[in-house]
Amino acid sequence: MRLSRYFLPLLKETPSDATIASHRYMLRAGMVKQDSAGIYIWLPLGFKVLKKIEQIVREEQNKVGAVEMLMPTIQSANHWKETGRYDAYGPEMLRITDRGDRELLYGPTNEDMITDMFRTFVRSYKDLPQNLYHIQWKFRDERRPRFGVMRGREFLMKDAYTFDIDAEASRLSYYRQFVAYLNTFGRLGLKAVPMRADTGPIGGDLSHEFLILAETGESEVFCHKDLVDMPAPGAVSDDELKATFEKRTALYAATDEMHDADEFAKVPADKQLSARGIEVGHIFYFGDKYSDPMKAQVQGPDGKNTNIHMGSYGVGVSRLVGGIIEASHDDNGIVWPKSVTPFGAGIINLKVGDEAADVACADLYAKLSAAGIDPLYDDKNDRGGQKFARMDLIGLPYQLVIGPRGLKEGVVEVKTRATGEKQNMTPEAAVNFIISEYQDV
RNA sequence: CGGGGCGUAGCGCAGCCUGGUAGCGCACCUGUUUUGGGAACAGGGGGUCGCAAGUUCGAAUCUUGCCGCCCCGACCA
Repeated sequence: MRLSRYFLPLLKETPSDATIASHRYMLRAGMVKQDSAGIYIWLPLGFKVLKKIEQIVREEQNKVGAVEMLMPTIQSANHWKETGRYDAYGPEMLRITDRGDRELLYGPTNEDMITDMFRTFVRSYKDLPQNLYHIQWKFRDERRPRFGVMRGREFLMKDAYTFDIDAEASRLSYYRQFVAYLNTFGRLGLKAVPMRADTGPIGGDLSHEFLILAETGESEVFCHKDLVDMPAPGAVSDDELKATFEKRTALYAATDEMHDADEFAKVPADKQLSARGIEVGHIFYFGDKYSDPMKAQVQGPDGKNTNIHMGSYGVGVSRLVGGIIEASHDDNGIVWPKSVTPFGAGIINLKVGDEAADVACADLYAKLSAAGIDPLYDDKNDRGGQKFARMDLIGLPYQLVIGPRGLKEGVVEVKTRATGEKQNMTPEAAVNFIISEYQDV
């Protein structure tokens, strides 16, 4: 993409209502524009990142056998009345009335709808297990939206639902999603720690929140330090699921509402970590909480009807855009992980109009594009300083700096955004360098 | 929902107390000189001062009501 043709409304000054880094940078880098409290327009740059995150979430869901579908944003109140949640959910649910005075709502989640759908099609234990998911916009009328897209009212969420014959089978489904979440966050360049979460009236140990550590997190967290740097497990066979889960949950990790100071004290002092975290995922086994009131049952091998055991698994896709920036930025702007960067590399032409510079840039642009790097070419007729500041702000992992001065020596400058390291190399070497850097992404 | 604050040009703000021609910086447009880490000068465009009543000869400024937004807290399957 040529910058001169892109829609990238950057702000030099920080809007006064942005108080945390991710919100400031998302506004300044022209990623989003607030339309009203907690509701955002996704501008082209922000939209690109959102789609990249969505795709990684999707791929990791598919890898564990989850099947994608799409449910509507507007739901009938009927399903919610059947489960009793229409009254229980409270004012966070946006209620709508249509022209025929029918009660509708903008979905804050989809358990009720998918349980209704599932029961109409599935009758036999032979149809289980199933794991369905969708990535869809949700609306929760938060009392106090804040921190930009981190706590919006309208937000994009991946929600998956598992259907099993009994609690034991459900546990395996839960482990699979647990592993998928570790791999998803790993690919996003995040260190997300699973922590025991409140299971409410269901009980048991099967609910975990995944949190990334950040000073601006809304939750207070306590955990064993070794959990933070534990690498993602990668593909895990069914036989190894349980062991993997147990290994990841053996060490102490809890948010403040589940915190047990006495247990935490047993963690060696030099391994105790108390910090703040951003919740980016939450997985939950809830048995027959919905299948029982909705009579979502299957017939077992013994001929008896039995309630389906369910779980749900959420990832805040739009929140992750902010979360990743919270975890990866510096004083000059965003530092994108390679997996989600809106463009693979930036090309800075220091002297637009200079034939050698124009030709060299056009050539680099063509070669990087052909290699699938998707470069952003700053071909605007601005001064160097402005271009450098701009490219640092939007945070592409690599910058290629091309000017007449370097070209006389036959070199271009390659800057790595994360480290600030600059190296001169020939244009050919620069292209090869960038391509090799993206080899494993 | 409790407490606090703010709405004046796209963004950041001053002016309001003490009513009388709506300002500054950045951004934007034109020109000249510049051009390797957010250039300088000159000229220019852009605002029913959140909305509505009221007081007044006269309201951005005073009064009342409403709307919107932000911050702290509580809340957040």
